[in-house]
Amino acid sequence: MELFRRQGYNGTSLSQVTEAAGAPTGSLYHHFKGGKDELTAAVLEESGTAYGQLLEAIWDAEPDPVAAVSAFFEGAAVVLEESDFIDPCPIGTVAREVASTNDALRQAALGAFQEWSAAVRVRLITAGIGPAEADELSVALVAAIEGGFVLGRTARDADLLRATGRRMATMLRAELDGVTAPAQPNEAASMAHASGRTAG
Amino acid sequence: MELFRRQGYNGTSLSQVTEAAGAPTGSLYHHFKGGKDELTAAVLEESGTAYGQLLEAIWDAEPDPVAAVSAFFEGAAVVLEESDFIDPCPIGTVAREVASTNDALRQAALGAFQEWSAAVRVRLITAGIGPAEADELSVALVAAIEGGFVLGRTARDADLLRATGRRMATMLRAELDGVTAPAQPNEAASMAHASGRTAG
DNA sequence: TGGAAACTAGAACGCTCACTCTAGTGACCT
DNA sequence: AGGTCACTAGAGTGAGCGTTCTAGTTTCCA
Repeated sequence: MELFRRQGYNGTSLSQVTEAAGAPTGSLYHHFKGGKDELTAAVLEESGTAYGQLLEAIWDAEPDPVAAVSAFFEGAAVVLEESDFIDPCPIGTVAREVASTNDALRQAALGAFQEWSAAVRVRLITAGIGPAEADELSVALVAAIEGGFVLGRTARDADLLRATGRRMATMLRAELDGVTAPAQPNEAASMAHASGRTAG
Repeated sequence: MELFRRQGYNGTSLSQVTEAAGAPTGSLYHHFKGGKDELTAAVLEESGTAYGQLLEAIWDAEPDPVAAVSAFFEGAAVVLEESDFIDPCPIGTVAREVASTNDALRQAALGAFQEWSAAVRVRLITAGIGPAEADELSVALVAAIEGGFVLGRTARDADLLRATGRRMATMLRAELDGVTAPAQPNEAASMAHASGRTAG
């Protein structure tokens, strides 16, 4: 997983993997009959569930969505710094590399993203945010995390991730305070925001 | 550039490039003496300035930041759909692939991100947003764009990019309405929204 | 018109890749 | 004790990689 975080899918060779693992080629192909693709799928699944569990753990510890999001971004920033700016997440990297050429891996990555946004969505709804807003917010939060990873890693500066997280937290607080207008400006309703929205 | 958008850095071979260009290997190495790395740096620079110009053009056409951001995300979503979900931006992909192993390319990617966020920052300040808020917002917007690319491409669904864009536009509108709390809690300004916040 | 430089052209090179194959070893049943 | 099978072990294979090299062609200016 660490090699994929450093170098992505195409940049990581199986010889690097076997060397790092101290295992011969035969063992690798014994446990992963599908070869590199099956190994990569396992990496994506593993890190997908790991982040999913981390997310749940943080949200359990900090039930307030603003605090939870802040804690998540701050934790990611610390990880980024302490790992010498290895990518915190192999999924986004691999997804962008192979989305056009390897549908199985694309869907494995998609599964992780969907798991995360679904988990966030549940928490937001629990906190009193409407389903439509929670849909958008959960997607935007996952996007912001992935984007923050890209910026922080590229700049070797975790503060970019922190800045992004601060903004998302601020946005979330505004939403919880019922302060933001509905997403679609086609209604000039007094308070009722009966927002029709495409589900896509 | 299209090959890098599809396959990233390590996934794109120079034989693919020369074949797509209809040029022999000798020509490639004549024009790019530095080989693959110099070619990649050119790709990053080219697409970096292209997006920078697109951003300025959109913002010229739509001086209102909310409209500009909405237009930018919507345009990106259309590009994503019409290109059969090729990555709209090779920079993020390449950056994640090589940030740990190739410092020259890492810095080339960083230059593009910095150019974009600086341009956004200027526009936000012009629209009346304070410098500190504009710093954070411009970084968060670039992060959201990159993250939206990842999600939209991985899911083959541009609506994820649209949802992210809608949220960022909403956030921006709230900021312009002076509705959100300041980013730094160290000042209790006249309108007195002194909100204590944990930084970590 | 001649000659240097810019550029095209693609074969060839050394290397590493993902993967296969055969042989050997250990643990676990009965 | 013996046999089965999960597993280790690593040499070997063909393909493709980035790069180099030599030869040929075109362009351009004196």
